[in-house]
Parts: sequence; structure tokens; C-alpha cells
Amino acid sequence: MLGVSEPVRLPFDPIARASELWRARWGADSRSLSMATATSIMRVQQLLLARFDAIAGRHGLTFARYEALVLLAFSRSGRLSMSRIGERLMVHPTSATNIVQRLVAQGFVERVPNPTDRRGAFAVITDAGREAMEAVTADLEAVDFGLGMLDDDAHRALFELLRTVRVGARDFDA
Amino acid sequence: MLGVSEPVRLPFDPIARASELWRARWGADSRSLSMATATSIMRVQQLLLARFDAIAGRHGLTFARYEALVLLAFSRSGRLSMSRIGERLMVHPTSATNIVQRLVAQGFVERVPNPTDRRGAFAVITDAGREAMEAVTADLEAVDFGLGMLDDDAHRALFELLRTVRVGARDFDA
DNA sequence: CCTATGTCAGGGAAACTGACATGT
DNA sequence: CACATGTCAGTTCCCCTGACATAG
Repeated sequence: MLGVSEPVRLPFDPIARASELWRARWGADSRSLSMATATSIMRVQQLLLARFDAIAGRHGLTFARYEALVLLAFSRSGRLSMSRIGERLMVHPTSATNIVQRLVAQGFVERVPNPTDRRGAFAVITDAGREAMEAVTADLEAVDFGLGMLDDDAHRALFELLRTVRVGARDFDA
Repeated sequence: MLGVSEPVRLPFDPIARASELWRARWGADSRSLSMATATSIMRVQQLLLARFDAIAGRHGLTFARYEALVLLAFSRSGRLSMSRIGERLMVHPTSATNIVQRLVAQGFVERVPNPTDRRGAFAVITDAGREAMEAVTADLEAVDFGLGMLDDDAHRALFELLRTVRVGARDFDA
């Protein structure tokens, strides 16, 4: 049975082929370049996420939950309000609730009331949560985040190009 | 209420900040570059997908279903076997079944038996499917696939870097 | 018989909408 | 009272696993 875990490798570059068909049909203007770039981003993310999710899964996590743990671990005092978590992960408040609930059920996060604003709650990473986060991190570093084929210059160039996209998409105040 | 449709814009670059914290904690080796690049890819994909899904939604589609329609429209004679669809979309066969079923329910695809191998079935794009696909495509082109901030050289550079990643991840036979 | 193709049933994860409780 | 914070219930979507039917 075929699964994503063992992907089929095509004997040609499907994006290059689609790009040719696209140009043949809609002309060779800059939007055919945009199509190829956008498709490439989607595809690379798909490849990376499959790999990251498999690694996180070895430690009882998904990549989404791992990201939440990293966010908490990197915050001062290891705690954040629910609204901050939703903001930073760029997800709906109910999704933040959902993710934190799962992490609480696993013992990786605890909820504590906010003493100064009793509407809100903090999520706090636990020692077990830090251990799980660091275990996943170590495994991700061991495979160089799936990006070992890029040298340092390529990394910097790619990061800058993606940063241009993020600035253009108003991901943050540049 | 906060939703992905109206994202919060942070007053700083969260990835640059995470990268600094990462370096402070785990050192400034090349893997901290990989972390920043990988995180950027995930983030940009998230930004693009949210936009693409909203556009596809205006025509009764999701981006995943739109991709399937593009695949069919670009194939010779507008039809593909289920297994080919799964391969090209890089999803599990049951996911291909699921996506095609939804498209059939919408009248955008028809299923026809394969006369030479009666185990298999073809998915064929309908006229309505082509219209929906072209409507979404026109809207995507109108916003330049969310990548209008990149000039042609930047597109080519980004495409090549992502192609390097895809080759390295054995996405296809280079 | 063995393999290939594909579906069905079922479940998990993530995301959203709408309604609502609570607190500022 | 208006507004902010967050949860709950319910839905959709996508993807997977395992079991199975059918055909080559």
C-alpha cells in the first residue's frame, strides 16, 4: 500500500511540467512564474511537514503541538496567555484552546489562572513538556530540519526571499 | 473575534526573534540557519494557503480540490486513474478517493470505468469542473498567487532554491 | 496464488462558526 | 453597558490505518 511515508518518486519534475503547460495555455507572463513559485512552496512544505510530523510522532507529538511547546519554551518564564499563543501560531482562538487542551492531557502543559485578569488563563510548559520538546528538537537537528542539501549561502538567500514574501504579505511590521 | 482571515501583525519578525533565541541556546552552527529557513517555509505556506483557500472557497472549492481539478485539466483528455491522482497529489489512495468523491458530488468530476482494467476507474473533469477551475485560476492570477512582491529574478532564484530542496528530498528523479 | 487497484469504515487532528459565560 | 477573553458544541476537511472486494 502506498503511503506518504514512502512517497512515489516521479521520473520528471511535476512542477516544471505544470509550468510549461501553464505557459502554453495562459502565456509566458510573470504570473506563470508566480504559479511555479507558489506551487513549489506548497510542495516543499508538504515534504518537510511529512518528515517533521513523523519525527514529532516518535515523541507523542504532532508538529503543530511541538511548535506550541517551542513557543512556550522560548517565552520568558515559560508561560503565555491563550490569546498570545493564538496570535503567534496564527490560528483561531479555538484552535489554540484545542492544542493546549491536548498538551494538558499529555502532561506537557499546565493551565494556571491569570491573577491580574481572571478572564484569561496562562499555559505553562511543564518539565515533561520541555523534555519532549528538546527530544523532538534534537531529532530535527539530527536531520538538519530536512534542509541539509542547502549550504549556508543558499540558506541565507532562501531566508531573505521568504522574508520578502512575509513582509509583502504583512506578516509583521517590517 | 480574531480569525486567520484577519491576521494579527506583530511589531517584530517572530522568526528572526526565534532564530536569535535558538542561537543563544544551541549555538550558531548551520542548523540554526536550517531552523530559520524551515520555519519560514512553513509560515509562508500558511500565509499563501489561507489566501488561496479563501479564493477557492468563493467558487465552492478548497485549494486541495482545486489542485485536483488543475491536475485533471492539464492531463491529456482530461482524465486520470485514481492511482495517478494519488501519486501526483502525493496523498494516500483513500485521500484521492475522498477528494474525487467530493468533486463528483459537486458535478465537477465524473467517474468512468477503465475499459482495459476493470479494477480501476478514471476521474474525468466535467465542463462545470473546468469552469470552476478557470474561475479560481483567474482570481489567483489576479492576485499574482500572493507573490506580487517578488520580481522575475527573485522568482527564478526562489524557484531554483526550492527545486534544490525538492531534488534533495527526492521529490522526483533529477 | 499473489499482486495491484481501489473502496469502505472508522478515527485523529486541525481549523472554523456561532453561542455563550465571565470579567474588565 | 460595551468590550475583551476564552471556552464549548458542532461542523468540515483532510489525511491516515486496517479490512476487504475485485481484477489482472
